[in-house]
Amino acid sequence: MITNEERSLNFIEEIIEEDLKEGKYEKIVTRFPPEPNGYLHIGHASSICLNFGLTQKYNGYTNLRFDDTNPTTEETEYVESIKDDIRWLGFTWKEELYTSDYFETLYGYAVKLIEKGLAYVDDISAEEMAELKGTPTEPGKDSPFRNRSVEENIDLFSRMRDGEFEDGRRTLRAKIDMAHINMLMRDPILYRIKHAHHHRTGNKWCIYPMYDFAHGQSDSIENITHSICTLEFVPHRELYDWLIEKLEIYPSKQYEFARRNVDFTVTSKRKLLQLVTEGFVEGWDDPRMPTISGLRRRGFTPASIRNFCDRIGIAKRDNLVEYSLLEFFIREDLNKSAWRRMAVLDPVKLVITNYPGGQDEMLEGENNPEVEGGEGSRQIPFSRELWVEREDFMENPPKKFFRLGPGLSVRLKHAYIVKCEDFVKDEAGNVTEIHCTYIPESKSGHDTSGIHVKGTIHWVSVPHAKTAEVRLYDRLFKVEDPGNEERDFKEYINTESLQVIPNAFIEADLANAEHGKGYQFIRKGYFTIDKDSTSGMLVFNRTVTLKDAWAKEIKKG
RNA sequence: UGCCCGAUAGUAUAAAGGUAGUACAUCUGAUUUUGGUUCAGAUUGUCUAGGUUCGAAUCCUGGUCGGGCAACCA
Repeated sequence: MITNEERSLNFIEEIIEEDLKEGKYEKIVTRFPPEPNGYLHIGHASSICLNFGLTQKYNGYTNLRFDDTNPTTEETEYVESIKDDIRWLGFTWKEELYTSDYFETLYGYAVKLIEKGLAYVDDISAEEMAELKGTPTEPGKDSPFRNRSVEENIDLFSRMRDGEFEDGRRTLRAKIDMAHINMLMRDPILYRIKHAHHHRTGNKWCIYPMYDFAHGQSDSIENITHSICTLEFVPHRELYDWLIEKLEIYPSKQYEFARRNVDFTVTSKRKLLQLVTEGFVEGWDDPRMPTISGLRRRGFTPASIRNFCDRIGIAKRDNLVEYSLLEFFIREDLNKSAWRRMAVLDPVKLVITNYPGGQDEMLEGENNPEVEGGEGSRQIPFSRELWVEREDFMENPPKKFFRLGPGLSVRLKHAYIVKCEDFVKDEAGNVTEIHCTYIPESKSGHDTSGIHVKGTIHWVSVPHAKTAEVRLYDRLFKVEDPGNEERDFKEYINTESLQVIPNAFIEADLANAEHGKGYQFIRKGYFTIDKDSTSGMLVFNRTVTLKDAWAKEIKKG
């Protein structure tokens, strides 16, 4: 697609090409390792595209591995949504795996470490442990239980597994160095006691491995060649390598990149969960959410998200990508594929005074002007009374206003040229009716009038109009980086991020609209059917507006 | 006052010692029965101070700034 950049590799591709050149691996194996404690978001999409994209490009495969080592936060609901989202994005994993599948193996690894004198059972409390840990500038101190015998450690560890002790009473720790410059190497906890129900292993286990004793080992078990994660795990790499070395298992290698952030939103699972549980949005798939399911419901396509991820690339520096880039890619995709339809969101009545009352006429409108042949066409009913957009009429229009106003002419899309002769206002001063005359010779496709007008507006025939609920979305937050502000991120929520139009008028053919397809409401934006639609009332979500040069013109003054 | 990672247009990302490029955004203009699309063009950048070199975004040294590290979370 981007021919100029075909030769430009990101730093991980460079590493892989080097590895391949040296014959280090025959096949590249990566994994996407979500913890099933939340829904996937746009940041995950970047990681998914990276991991799956790499093995597509370099001939290998990618496993889906659920990192389910903390039973208290993980649920099957999340597992299902994660699988749906990855499939929807268009990727196929080789195997569906769970860290919990390896619990027995991991237990064996722990025993091996104990036997080598590299792990011990500690009895001190969390508070004491924090106390002895030291600080980044001061070394820690050894726990009094650090030098237990191998036999005692084996015995204690097996009794931990057997459920003899209550939560938090004991831990298994690696025996490394309490004065290590890297805090993570100061005898990190390997196992903790948690009498909790696990979403897959049920009540079989009451001890669970920590991330550091699970992730690298799982990578190794699966012969992952390139284990890609985000920057906050850089300091973990030393421990990752240490454990693999001491356990003498397959040496997977960890590489870190900077998580992608998008402006005017948050992508921390904790914060997204708060938005859901505290009712700021309707759910994980609320169209304002940066989740994959939210974007899908909003009307984004898999290709638009993939292209976005490809474009922003990956690197190691902090970043905040502009939302307008995402908008560009969805517009690019939908412009080529979305069928055009007409809908009036904020209606005012237009009466064609010289068009016979009671007469109907069917006009033809192509489905998609971007494609040769228009992908066919649909019939559009036309009559004496039409709904047009309120903003398309001005009583005192400025110079470059190419729409309706006293004496001004416009083309009605797919129909005739009309000239505004008069208008009616109510006591409050609101325009209630626009009176026009039409030029019969100016019919679309058969125009012999010789008249040229600057503007074209959309419309819906009053007697033929159907109604629909239309939901317009704006950014969820009022500031660029809500997660990085002084006050709590929820104080920056945009309370006008959802505008509901209960009774928009849509052209008759839209009654046949299909779920999952994008439609362009001419001059208004791209829309898709929401799952809240019923047989009695269609509900449309606005995915994105069209670019609007006139709105900019007005802004400039 | 420790260790680690990073710093290229407004944003994101390239340039492997040799012309600082691409996309989005912004601005002009052309085309247009969507003020959309398309097309043409323009503006804007190497954190800083030294050093090495014929030549530095790139290598070296010091500084500045940003981020991370002291959960029985991942």
